[in-house]
Amino acid sequence: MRAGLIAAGVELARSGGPEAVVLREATRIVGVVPNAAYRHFADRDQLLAEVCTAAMNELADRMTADLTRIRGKRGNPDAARRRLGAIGSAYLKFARKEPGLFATAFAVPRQHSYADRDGASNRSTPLGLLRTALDELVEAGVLDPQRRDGIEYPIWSIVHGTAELTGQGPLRDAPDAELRRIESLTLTFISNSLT
Amino acid sequence: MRAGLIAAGVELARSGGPEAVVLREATRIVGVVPNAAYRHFADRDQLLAEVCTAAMNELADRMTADLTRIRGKRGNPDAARRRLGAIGSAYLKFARKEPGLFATAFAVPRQHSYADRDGASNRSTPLGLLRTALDELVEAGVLDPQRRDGIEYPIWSIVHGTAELTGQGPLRDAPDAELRRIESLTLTFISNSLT
DNA sequence: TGTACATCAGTGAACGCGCGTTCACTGATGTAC
DNA sequence: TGTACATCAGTGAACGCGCGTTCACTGATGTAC
Repeated sequence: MRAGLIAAGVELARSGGPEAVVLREATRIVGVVPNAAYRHFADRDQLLAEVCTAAMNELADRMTADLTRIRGKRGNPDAARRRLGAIGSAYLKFARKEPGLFATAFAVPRQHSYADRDGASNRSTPLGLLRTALDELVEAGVLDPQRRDGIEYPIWSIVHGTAELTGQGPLRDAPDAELRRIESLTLTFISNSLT
Repeated sequence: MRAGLIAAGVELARSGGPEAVVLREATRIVGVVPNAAYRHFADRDQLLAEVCTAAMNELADRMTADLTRIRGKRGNPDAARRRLGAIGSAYLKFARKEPGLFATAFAVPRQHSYADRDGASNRSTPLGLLRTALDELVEAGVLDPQRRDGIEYPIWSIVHGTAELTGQGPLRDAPDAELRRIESLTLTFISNSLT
């Protein structure tokens, strides 16, 4: 039931973003009376917070899926680069294909924290995956160890910023070819910045 | 009157972001009956669109203000670098100090476009300022002309992404010192990427 | 084995709220003759 | 110079809407004696 409400919320988020996660609508989908939700959630924001966590996990899962398709031993310079590229590509692809979920993943209500995920706490996060990839690049001798510290933030920012600007931001009305070009420029820029 | 409603909307946006731009509340501030707004705007979304444009202009103005404080002849390599840095800094500062307006600047309703700004159409935009700065870097011999084409997008993305991630995104709960460090890492990363 | 009782997920009905928006109107201002 | 009329910004009252949330309830399930 609780899981059902979250699943319903995820579907609402998928098609309409975080504002579409309406408690009454979620109960309608599950086929239950509105106030029944209060047996499982303190209020609407708590439901939304769970949906946000689910959306973020979905992003992490898709990144992981694309990542595992990259062959090559850990520590191999070329494979390491391709893995970093896959991370960025998967992130951008998710933002493009699932704009509602992408927006929702980053719409955790102010009262709640991004940190406190329940049960599946050890699940990998986008940031965790990125860090692993960067560590491998150091190990492979591609990235100077002196530059490693904190470099995950600028890199995450480029990819995230590109997703925002091209998705719902000022570049959203650009033709599709231009959007793809911008995504490609972003990934190239990161790659160039490593050496 | 029309200007008054927009100004009221901007104040609402300043303290509460785009969702706080409520037509009725704006008319209350101006001291007029709710439906009077329909003499000046087709609907709530049109008012919001104007408020968004105003917020974006405010961002551009602050960037320009900080930019003019950088001394040094056009084409001077050091001055050119400092001007690019000022652009990034001003952007991040605006996002930090005026989170409501920053969010609103990027919350133009789907039905409206970022392109169609009215009267003040020739006003400088954040992207325009960035392009000018990058052109100067080429002129000054800092940035390879071959790398110039399209590089404004990755650079804009890094700064924008950092603003989003640290402002309302997953990094928002980090201590202030860490946030400043991340901002600084971002600007350094850009600077390193030029050569 | 059977009865009494606690637990608790879901029900039914209702609340107050503030919103965007529509309608027919008033009354001041400026213009035409 | 004065009267008639068009224009149009703002008024007053009301609408329907869907929301989150609260209340007292029912009825199935499992446990204690």
